[in-house]
Amino acid sequence: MVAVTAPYVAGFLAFREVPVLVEAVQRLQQEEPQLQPQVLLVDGNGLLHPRGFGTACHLGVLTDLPCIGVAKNLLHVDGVVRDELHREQVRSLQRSGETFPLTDTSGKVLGMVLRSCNNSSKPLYVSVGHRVSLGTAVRLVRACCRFRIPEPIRQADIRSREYLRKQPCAPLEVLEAVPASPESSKKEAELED
DNA sequence: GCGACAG
DNA sequence: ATCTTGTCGC
Repeated sequence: MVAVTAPYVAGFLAFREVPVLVEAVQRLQQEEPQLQPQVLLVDGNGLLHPRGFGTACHLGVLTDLPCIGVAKNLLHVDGVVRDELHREQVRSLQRSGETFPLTDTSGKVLGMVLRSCNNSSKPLYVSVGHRVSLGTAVRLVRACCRFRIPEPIRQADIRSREYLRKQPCAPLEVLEAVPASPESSKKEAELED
């Protein structure tokens, strides 16, 4: 059982999810030494990030494992916007494996937009996390795609959701430990008046 | 000033 | 992310 308390805030995903991910990697290393990953596909971004250091970078540094950022949606980064030009470039990706780069205002490549399979026109946003080149990252992600979402991430999604389905409720003491949001505090105050 | 912005 | 009703295609 793990508990996540930090809220989701775009640009700060790592502060919410990395602690649990590090824990999972360490448990794998302790309990399954015969199954050591050579690279991690991270559900989120690496260098494609407002401060150039997304979840895949955090996890890579803390585990010293090669990490690849794989986002299903484009995070807002200065110089990288999903305007009409972006949508047009996405439409130009006709076949699985086709890509185009995402560049910041200075011309530096932050990541690649990848059409991961022929069936889906919605691309993936691949970026370097740690100890891997962008070219290798794109090739690996592409090679993992039976469907749009790379199989390791897809399986993690499916299996974690199945787990949550069987463990629907968090322990009461955990819920009580979570501070009330300003919004809910306001509602509670109104009720008590 | 407001909205947009990984999961 | 989550919820939800229906639809299209292999």
